[in-house]
Amino acid sequence: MTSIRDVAQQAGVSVATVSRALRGLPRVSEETRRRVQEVAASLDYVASPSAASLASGVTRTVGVVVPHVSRWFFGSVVQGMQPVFAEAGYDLLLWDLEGRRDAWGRVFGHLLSKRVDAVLVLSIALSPQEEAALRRLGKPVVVVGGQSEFPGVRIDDHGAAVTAVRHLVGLGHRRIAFVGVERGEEGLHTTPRDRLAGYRWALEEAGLERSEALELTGDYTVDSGIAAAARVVADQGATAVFAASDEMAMGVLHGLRCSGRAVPEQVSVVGVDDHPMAVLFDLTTVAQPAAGQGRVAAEVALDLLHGEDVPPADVVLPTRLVVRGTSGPPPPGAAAGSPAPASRTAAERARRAGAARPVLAARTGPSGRRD
Amino acid sequence: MTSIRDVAQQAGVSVATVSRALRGLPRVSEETRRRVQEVAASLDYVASPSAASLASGVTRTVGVVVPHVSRWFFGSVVQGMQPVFAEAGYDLLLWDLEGRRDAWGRVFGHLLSKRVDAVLVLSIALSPQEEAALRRLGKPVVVVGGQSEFPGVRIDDHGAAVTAVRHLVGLGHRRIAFVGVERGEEGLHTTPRDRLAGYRWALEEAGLERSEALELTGDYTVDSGIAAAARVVADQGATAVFAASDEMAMGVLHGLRCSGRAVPEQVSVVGVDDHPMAVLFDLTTVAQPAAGQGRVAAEVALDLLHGEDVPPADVVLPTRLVVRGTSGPPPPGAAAGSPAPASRTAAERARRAGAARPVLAARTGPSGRRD
DNA sequence: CTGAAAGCGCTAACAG
DNA sequence: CTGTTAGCGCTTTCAG
Repeated sequence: MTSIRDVAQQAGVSVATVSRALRGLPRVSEETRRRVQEVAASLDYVASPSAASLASGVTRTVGVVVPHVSRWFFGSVVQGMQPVFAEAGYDLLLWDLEGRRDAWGRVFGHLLSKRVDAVLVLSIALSPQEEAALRRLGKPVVVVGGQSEFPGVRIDDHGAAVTAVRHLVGLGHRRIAFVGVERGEEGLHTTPRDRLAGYRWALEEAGLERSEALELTGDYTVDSGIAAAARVVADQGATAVFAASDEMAMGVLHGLRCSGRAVPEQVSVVGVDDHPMAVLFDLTTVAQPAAGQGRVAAEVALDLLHGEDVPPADVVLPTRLVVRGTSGPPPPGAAAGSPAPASRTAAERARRAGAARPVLAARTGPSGRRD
Repeated sequence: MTSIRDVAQQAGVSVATVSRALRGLPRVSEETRRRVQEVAASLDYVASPSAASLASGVTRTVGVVVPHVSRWFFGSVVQGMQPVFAEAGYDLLLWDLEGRRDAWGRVFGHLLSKRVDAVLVLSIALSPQEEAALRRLGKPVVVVGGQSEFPGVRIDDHGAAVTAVRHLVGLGHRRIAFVGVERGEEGLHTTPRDRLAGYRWALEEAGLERSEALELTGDYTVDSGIAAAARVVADQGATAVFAASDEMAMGVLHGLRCSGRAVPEQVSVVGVDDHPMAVLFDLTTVAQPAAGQGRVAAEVALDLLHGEDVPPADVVLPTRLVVRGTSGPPPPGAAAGSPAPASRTAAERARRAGAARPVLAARTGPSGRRD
């Protein structure tokens, strides 16, 4: 391994000068710097990160804690952060919790401590103890998709749910199911709670009654959506489903159709995400920027790392309702006795005029628009 | 920061003993070890990775180079590796190339060198120069989903394609399109070439003629599948499509249906992957173990790291044909003049007997079976 | 602008 | 079984 000393000798300067020259520090003459750079390049010299970290106390590495890398949302967030950190010269250490809360222990105990300069936590509900442990690290912490005492980047989950439900209410639905209730007491994630709360809030706003029977379990997977669909089918009155993620929404769609329910003629479905495959299902959804949250989170982390004073407030990125074909007015019978459905928007009228769609999306055109 | 010296003082031993005790090395009395461990725990002591690396030359970190973390396959591979490495005490440094070959430069030049003990490369075609550079690292290298001079883990891409095409040929198709030809000269990935070759081989085996018009561009995204569908529609003769990934296959399905083609009545579609959403499309596909490849690759890397002699051969994991509803016999007219279609297997006959399916999957039951 | 020297915290001989 | 003592390769005062 070629070390800083080799470079120093070749260039005829001291190691201190090499260090300064290569890191772009001042107090090095341009000529010397050039010479050092040339020698370093010709020797394929790269400073040892371990040695540099040891001496400087800085690792130029950030840790990213994620519940499931293989899921679209998390993968996209990581993908969004990557170039920002790469550009700034930071490496990315990844810890996948695989959905198990106890995996945190390992992360904290043996890894987190001195390996990274900052920590990014994705969509994980932090217990007070965990927050305290992170605080104790004395390092920048940024939370993505969750609320905490740390600076964060997220969408308005409550608002996203309200948007979805209002859309359904506006179409005339009165019995709307929610898919995405966490099973256990202590959830690993933060969003389910907020989306459920938003759903309830919107129901109340519309003067609709809430029912336990309509709040269905869902763990954000396709399968849990399929399972939820069975419950929806069993509930004779439900004419619409708001699923807290597109993957669950797709599962719901599948389940409904397997049970012979026509979408949206008999049941409407709305999701959250605008997953790349949502368009294939012609799924109405509340779009959120996944990679965008990663990018912004990385930027916030860099600000923190650069010593800038970032208030511990959240950056809230916008969502938008993308109306596609899985949402429509409820079947005539179902709305009986309900308050007159809000009149459809011109846009919706136009859209629906277009088409007796086949079951699977028929339109490839513009896949949605701002609400 | 509490250091090894603090622990040594508290425990009344030397730093060397602390080091030995904590790392489980021999030559420490059980009593001393216990005492040291207690003190270390009470002090929340964790050895500085930088210092340990500098002194030992070992980082306990592996580098993973991936083309796109946010895509299902790559995310799943990483997810599969994660627990294996975590268990063995290795951290995972992630580099996402974002599909850009030139991003390699950055990885090599400044990061890879002294930061990791081993490198895992996912589905990236290595140029001779890149192979040489990796070889020069003098560290274990494992390649996932590609062939190289290094030990690797993959599926038989050629064989997977043959399986898919044979299935279609067996159903009686004679004009079968392929989706997944790389656009540029030098691809970033290795699989497209092999799957195309397998497609060609199977065509030849069946005595079917090959046509440039049937070999369609595809970059493994949904959109490229949609685009390819348009070409298939334009080609009046094609009755089947083999897409080299499920995501493209889903795009093809969408595109075909948008153009009013019925699947599989008019056109059959087969993919590769068995993506979690394949079942929602009732997509016939050649399943491959994604997380499994990651797991095995991690195990191979650990073997290498432990100094075991791993031959530079590939571990080839099995694939299996999962027959669902997007593949069926060609429409009666199309096969005119063709050799008698191979008789259907009992399994296929049974399956088809079941159902006048709706366009989107109607069955939720067992989603496929071994061929 | 440059060099000398003192660590950073740990591991790895080498003694004892 | 345990302690002493060199480094590992870099950064960072402190002199000059």
